Amino acid sequence: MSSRRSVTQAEVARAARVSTATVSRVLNGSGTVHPTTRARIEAAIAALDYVPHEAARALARQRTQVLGAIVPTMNNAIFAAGINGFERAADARGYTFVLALSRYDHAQEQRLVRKMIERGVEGLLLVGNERLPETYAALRAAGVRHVCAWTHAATAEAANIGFSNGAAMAPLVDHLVALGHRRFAMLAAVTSGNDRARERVEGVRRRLARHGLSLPAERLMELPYSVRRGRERFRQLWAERPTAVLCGNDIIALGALFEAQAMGLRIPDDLSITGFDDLPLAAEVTPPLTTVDVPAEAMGAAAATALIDAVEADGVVAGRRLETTLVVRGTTGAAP
Amino acid sequence: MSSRRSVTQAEVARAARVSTATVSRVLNGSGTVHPTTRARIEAAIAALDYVPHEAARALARQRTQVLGAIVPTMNNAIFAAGINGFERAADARGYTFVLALSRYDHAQEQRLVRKMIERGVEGLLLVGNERLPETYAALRAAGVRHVCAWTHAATAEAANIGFSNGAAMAPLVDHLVALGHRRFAMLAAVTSGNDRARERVEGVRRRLARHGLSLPAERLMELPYSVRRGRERFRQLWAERPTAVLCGNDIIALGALFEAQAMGLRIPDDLSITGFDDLPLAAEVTPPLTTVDVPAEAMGAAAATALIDAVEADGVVAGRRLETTLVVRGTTGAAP
DNA sequence: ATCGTGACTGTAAGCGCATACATCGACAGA
DNA sequence: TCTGTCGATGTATGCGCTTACAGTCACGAT
Repeated sequence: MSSRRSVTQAEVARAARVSTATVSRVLNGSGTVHPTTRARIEAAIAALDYVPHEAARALARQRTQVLGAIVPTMNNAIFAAGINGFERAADARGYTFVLALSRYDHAQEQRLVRKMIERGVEGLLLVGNERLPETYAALRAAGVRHVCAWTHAATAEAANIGFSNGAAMAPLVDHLVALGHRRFAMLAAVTSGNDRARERVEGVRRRLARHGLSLPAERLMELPYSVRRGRERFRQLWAERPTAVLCGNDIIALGALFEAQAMGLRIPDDLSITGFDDLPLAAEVTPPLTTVDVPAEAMGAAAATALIDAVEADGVVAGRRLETTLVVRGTTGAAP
Repeated sequence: MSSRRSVTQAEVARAARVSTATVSRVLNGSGTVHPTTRARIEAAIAALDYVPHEAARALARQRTQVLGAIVPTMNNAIFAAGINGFERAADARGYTFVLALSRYDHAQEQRLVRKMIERGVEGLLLVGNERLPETYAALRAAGVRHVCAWTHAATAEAANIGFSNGAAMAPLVDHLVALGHRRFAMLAAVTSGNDRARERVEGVRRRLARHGLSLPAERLMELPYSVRRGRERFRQLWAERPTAVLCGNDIIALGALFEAQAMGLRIPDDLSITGFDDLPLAAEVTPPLTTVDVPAEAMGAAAATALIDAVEADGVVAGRRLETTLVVRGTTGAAP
């Protein structure tokens, strides 16, 4: 079962009685080649079942046409959606897509970045702005264009294509305050090593402060991306009797919602709950979840497009701020 | 912002006052090299920030160490989980991972397979057994090892690493029949071009037949992977007054469950509902969903491992049948 | 008839690396 | 002292492709 040696351009050239240069020309549409010759070459290619060798091509052209992405995990619908968009845009422009998962580990991410550089990626998608300085250094040294998505910060080291996680929470807070809520709590995602999660917490705090309110430590909990953990932690949190619980993402929010309902609480009469991400599911639970819509797929596509534009124009990657949208549904109501 | 030409092995060799052959030796751990020389070379590598050029390496070695996967979409938690496992196993063995999405389109898949072959993938993960004959032909012609996952069929063209979608439905049917159900309905995933979905329907039919029961056309509907669509279609389906609704996946099942509850039905007293996949969410809704657990992440990892084993032993890919598990929870009960 | 022009094609030089083979020197054994 | 052996290293070729450059040829203009 050794893979048979594949046919090379030289064999095609021989079969078509031309030089490899001419074969290369028809393959790349470069230069001019006589229609008759072209036809002969195309026939030879088909007859021999010739498949170009990309590694050789990359070596000769000094271009790989490969884009990479390193995200924490696929077990998070929002990253999956972003990857969906990224792959689509990359493929549409003729680029191949290499994916690696950092599993929320900065050291692992650094190793993967290096691997990507060796692989010759021409552009790289990363998540968030927080990472080892060595990682940025390697990227800079290699001259590999990159964009940090899922966030948008003024102080970013690299181009950001995303939204401000902090600012995204403001409309949520305003909405709840307008409904009379004063006693807030938050079930945040794990903030250690995760700037997006941290920014959301800070965003909430800042906005609450504007209204003269605060989020004391006992009403703030951090937990993994899991409905089950959301349920568990909500049960604890409820001891603090908040009237509104802001969750770091929809999955945690669903956990809180389900547990609250299981405990006999009426949502939103007894308690308001909010999510983040606007997963398709959010609109379908009862009551439907108030959340913040994130254009994840468009963000992924925009990242790929920005990278490719920069590569092909030999320019710098253009960052872009995307907007999130407050989606008011049924889990928020007047404070009890 | 043109990426600076990177340091080559030759420059490292010059700096360390050795030939490129020796540099290559320390890089690959091949041959023998004097500790002193090795140290000098390693110092030069560090000083110059040398990064090997994988394309050149691949060309010279005639090996890419790249694994590919083509799945329909990432917007399906079960594929995302499989990819998670695949990437983990590939990375652990030193392979790079190229991902492409077919979007449930056989022609697109064929194109992507070709692209993968050009990229020199040494192993390829595909989903299901149904695809264009040309796709299989291309794979065979190129001698690229591949495995078809998420299914396990006796007649498969290629190695399967997965479970029998048909057989997986049997315990579900038996469970419901034992509970007294006789009037079944099914909300299946779209079967066109999707052998997994089709096998699940056929599996249900076969097993029902064993019990002297059937699934008439008016009690079988096909719909996309969407909670919303699940709700809509369930509403229609309810006109047939089934006592048990088998769903092609958990997402559809959640739609059915939510809509049934919204319609005032008591689950499982008035109606039993089952899913497929056992998403983390399935256990957390109320009542928790009876479903079939699929070892998606392990399946992905097993696929990568099998491919790599075959590549490195220059052997054939070993298929493997994985088991699914009936998970009885709260959405199934005695027939009304 | 001569020349310039443009269309078409071939020649050959790499791209950065791995590796078969050759070389060299030191050292042990005879 | 000579030879065989083995460790350490260099030389040189080629992986399959692109592309600068150099032709070659037909044809219209002079």
